[in-house]
Formats: sequence, structure tokens, C-alpha cells
Amino acid sequence: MVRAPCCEKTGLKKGPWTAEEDLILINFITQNGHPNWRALPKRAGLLRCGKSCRLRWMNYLRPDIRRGNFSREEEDTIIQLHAQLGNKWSVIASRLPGRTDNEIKNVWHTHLKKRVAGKTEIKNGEADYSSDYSRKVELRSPGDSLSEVSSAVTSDAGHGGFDDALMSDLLDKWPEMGDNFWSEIFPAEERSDFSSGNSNPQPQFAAPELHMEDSSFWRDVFNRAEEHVMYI
DNA sequence: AAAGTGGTCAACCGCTGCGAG
DNA sequence: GCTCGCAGCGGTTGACCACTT
Repeated sequence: MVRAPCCEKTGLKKGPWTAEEDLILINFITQNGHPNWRALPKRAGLLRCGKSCRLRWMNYLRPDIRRGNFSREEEDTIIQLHAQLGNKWSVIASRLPGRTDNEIKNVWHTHLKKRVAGKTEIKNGEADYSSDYSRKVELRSPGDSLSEVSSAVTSDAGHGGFDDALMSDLLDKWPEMGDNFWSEIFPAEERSDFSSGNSNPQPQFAAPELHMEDSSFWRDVFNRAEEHVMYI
């Protein structure tokens, strides 16, 4: 038996999302939630498959996402959990409020894997600084995180034309959804590890302050959206 | 200044698990 | 109990960017 493809391949857009698409998705989910990802793009008027919409929302557009600035504690927690759980990125993500499995997976592969490997070598009495990366990691000041450094580089670049008034206007609009907006729309998404008695308590970080304020992404989206609107 | 190299991260692909009928 | 459709997950890719030579 052949399973039907996840989506109609023809006519569907792939690749990077545009600011316009982001806004359409945000607006649609804001108003309707996402009871059915498969049907969502059609209803929202997006030429994307449901999977793509879901991924974009879960990993990038959800307002309760913290972007960049992995703290040293978070990185250590990822290393610790990975040692316990292996590549269970979604489980690890559930222990790190505001972090997505995709982001954690990326951080692991780009930073932490090497760090762990480096420490193993150090443990074996053969500190190997042949890799420039491990040198950076080991020499940086305590409490600093590498991702903090990299995000500082990437997130602040290219936002010269950002209109703070536009951002604050948009931020003003969020409370209209009500404080319980997200829990209403996504009851199934409540992180069971936090909402229910977690039998295996893990280090908790400060509750995710809502991150729209400090999210470089939103700056970028609204910046690009503004540019887009100028063309309309 | 140009080319090469490596790092980063968003997004896609394919598989799995689960629930409804 | 079986089939089907869906959401979710983990692996992988590729474009972009920064740094080095």
C-alpha cells in the first residue's frame, strides 16, 4: 500500500518564507487557531503544505519562543539531557521553555557536540585545541554562551531601518488576544512536563518572559513586512 | 580584493506513533 | 483488530554569512 503524499506537490511553494506569508500565517492562527494543519494553508490562502506551515509556526513564529542567547545553563542542561536521553530533541526542548527542538538540535550539532568532544579529550588528558571552535568555547568567560555571541552578531545586523513605532504598535495589539490566548488555542500543546507533576524535575529557568520584545526575529519580520507594505 | 573554508540555521524529507472510524 | 489520515519527530540539506588565507 502506498501512503498518499503529505501534500499536493504541485503548485506549492517551497523554500524560505516571506514576511507576507509569515503575516498571513500569524493572522490566520491568531484568529482561528490551528485545529487542522493540513487544511490550514488552503483556508489561510497560503501556497504551502500544512507541514511547512506547522514547522514555520512551531519553530519560528510562535510568540513564546526565545531566540538566540542560549545561556550557559541552558547549554549545560542540553548536554546533560542529551547524555540521558540521546537525540530526543523534543523531550529536551520540553525542558527548556521557549526553545524549539529544531533550535536545540542545531545548537547541539554546531556547538555542543564539539564542546562535549573537547571535554572528553580534556578528561583523557589530551586537551586538543586543534579546532578553533573549542578554543573559543573554552576560553570564553564563564557565564557567557557562544550562541549569545553569535546571536549578538547576527541579530543586530541589518536592522538599520527598523521602525520602533511599528514594533510597539504591534506589541500593543498582542494583549487584545487576552492573556489566555495561547493556552486557549493550544490546549494540547501544554508542555506536559511543566503542567503535570514532572516525576523527573529538571533545572528550571526563569519563566519565559515573552520574548516578542527581545526577539530579533520579530524585528526582522516587521521590518520586512514594512518594506513589503511600501510596495503595495 | 578575491577565493576558499567553515559555521549557522531555516526548511525539507521521510518515517513513526497515535487516534478515529 | 485493521486501515487510514494526521501530527510530530529526527536526520539531513543547502543557502547565507563571516572569517581566513
